[in-house]
Amino acid sequence: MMQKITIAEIAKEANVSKATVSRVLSNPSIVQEKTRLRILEIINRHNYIPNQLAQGLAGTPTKTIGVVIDELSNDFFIEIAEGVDQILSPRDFSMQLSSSRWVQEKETKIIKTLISSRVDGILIAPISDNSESIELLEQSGIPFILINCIARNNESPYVSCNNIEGGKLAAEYISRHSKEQTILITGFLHQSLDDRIKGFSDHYKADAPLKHYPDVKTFDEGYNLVPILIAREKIREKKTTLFVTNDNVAIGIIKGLRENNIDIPQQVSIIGYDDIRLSSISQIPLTTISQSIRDIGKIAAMELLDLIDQPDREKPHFLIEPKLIIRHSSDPDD
Amino acid sequence: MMQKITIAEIAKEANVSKATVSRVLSNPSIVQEKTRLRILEIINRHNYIPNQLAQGLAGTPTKTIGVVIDELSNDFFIEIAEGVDQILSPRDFSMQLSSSRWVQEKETKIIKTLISSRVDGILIAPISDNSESIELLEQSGIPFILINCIARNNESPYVSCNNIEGGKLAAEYISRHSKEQTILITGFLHQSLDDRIKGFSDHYKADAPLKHYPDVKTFDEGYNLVPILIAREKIREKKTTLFVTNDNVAIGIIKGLRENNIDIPQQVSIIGYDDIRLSSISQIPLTTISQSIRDIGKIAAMELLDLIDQPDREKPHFLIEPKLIIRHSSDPDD
DNA sequence: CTGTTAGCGCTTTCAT
DNA sequence: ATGAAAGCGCTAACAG
Repeated sequence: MMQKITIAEIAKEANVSKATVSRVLSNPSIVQEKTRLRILEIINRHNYIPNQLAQGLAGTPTKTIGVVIDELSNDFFIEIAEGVDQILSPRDFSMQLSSSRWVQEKETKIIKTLISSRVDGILIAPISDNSESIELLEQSGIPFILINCIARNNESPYVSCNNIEGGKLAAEYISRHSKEQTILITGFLHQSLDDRIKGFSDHYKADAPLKHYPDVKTFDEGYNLVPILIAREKIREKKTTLFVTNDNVAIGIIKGLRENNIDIPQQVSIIGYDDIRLSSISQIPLTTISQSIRDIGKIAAMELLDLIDQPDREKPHFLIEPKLIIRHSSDPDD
Repeated sequence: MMQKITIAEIAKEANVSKATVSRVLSNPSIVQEKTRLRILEIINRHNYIPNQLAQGLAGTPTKTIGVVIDELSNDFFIEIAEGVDQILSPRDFSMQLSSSRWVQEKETKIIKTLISSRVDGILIAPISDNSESIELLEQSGIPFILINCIARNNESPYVSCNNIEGGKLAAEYISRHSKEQTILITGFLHQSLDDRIKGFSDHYKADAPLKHYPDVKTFDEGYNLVPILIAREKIREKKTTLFVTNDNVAIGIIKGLRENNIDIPQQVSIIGYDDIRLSSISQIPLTTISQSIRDIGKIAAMELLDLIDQPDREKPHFLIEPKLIIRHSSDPDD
């Protein structure tokens, strides 16, 4: 539990100035081989680690980028983070991941922490398209990219998905295979959700009546919704199509339906959204709208690094197109 | 994209010294209400965010703790992180999550970054029980707790699980329900794995011959192992029990078995380890050894905060006991 | 209650 | 090739 050793002590022990030690660290080639080796030996012997705070204060880039997601327990975000890390790691940047847990104040606090700890760049999946965080980021001058969201001002760089189109794909598919009733099940209020609903509503052409259950946000809430659906919507009797705008929730619903011995997809068919890893391996593989989640993270990370290198570069604006993936939860022939 | 404003400019604009501004931030009550309000107004108007690097350098705690896990794409670690965040959040600490991706150099680098950025504490699931990282942590003087690992020296604080007992539970259960052959499937080399294998081997009493497939580390590798098991171990003909020391892998294997129309649990039964969230909702709910994952994270976080408050406190040494959870993958009556 | 001053540990001119 | 000194933005005695 020795006390942290500083550059000054290294310097003293080596009979050189702090400046020389610093050079050994940042630009070794300009210091004489003999001194360099001597200093390195001392550094290693003491396990000296430069104080990043001091380095940062003095102007050195931190080589870390902050990533802010909305929840940990949703593979959608985890897979994005993985994509980011895959790009960052080989370029010798580290990723710092934080979760806002869908709480605006927490998001703001994280952003402030990130800004004030001078990370080199920030990737954020904002809770809202006019969140205070975005404003703070704009002001900070730190390169950043929004993920899964387009700012109100439509100005900030983003890597997002065409959610209107995704909603449309679902609507068209459901309209073609319509049952006696259709139920739309949605979760956290978020721009991406608004778009999905819009795309869906505008293109829903089936005769089957359409109902809407909002605010079903998690796996557990999906699971718990099933008894309600049975009681209120008579899904045991009426053949039903469920469009659930979040795979995580959809999989919770599947669990509930199975426990109630409701046949999927004959009695109730389900279409999800996101195509998280879990969707293809759940009890009933899930038909869903895919967003190429890994790509989102990778593209965002690459663009951010570019932005850090060349701050005056044109701001990236990426809209990833969705795909319909048909699996057993909606398709009896699978 | 305004330039970052500093405490000096706030002070000048308010006609006070930097010290007074600093006081408004850290100890508002001791500054006259009138001045305080004036200063606050200026701070808000400029969206001033103090530079954490400077604060840290000057000695203020950072109120953040670093968490290092081995992989992102394994719910075991994500659930631990969630538990940690649940404790930290209300106490106004932030969590910085990083993944070593099972690479020792990356782990070391992350630890160095964390140490040198003066986080208030560190939680780490080390790759190895004598990793360089543990040594660095000991030297750093920063409070830390090992997760899911007990250091070689047996000295460092930890929150871990009794993996020997877990292996034993699996062995006893399998011995009671033995089939024609048993296959042990293991993954990343890790202390917890050694213990599980030891507990298992010491208590395996079945007559069925035992084989071992090591180095099956991920969901995909599990999935890809199935054809090999069919070809080499004749699992289509011989009734087989699989003990897979990692749920993630076990679930990949289940996917493969189903695609090959091999009946679970009649033909092949499977016992996993970890009891991740996914285990109860996979295509075939998985029999597994539970470790109360959430508790690990929560306990570790609470103990770490205590350690930060009272550094001289006795170092925590927690060993969580495992439980056998029987589900359909091994039990035809479920 | 408020200002002055001296660092925190490092990098970076500018000299030598 | 190396050293001296200034400064990054903030906090914390110590005075007043």
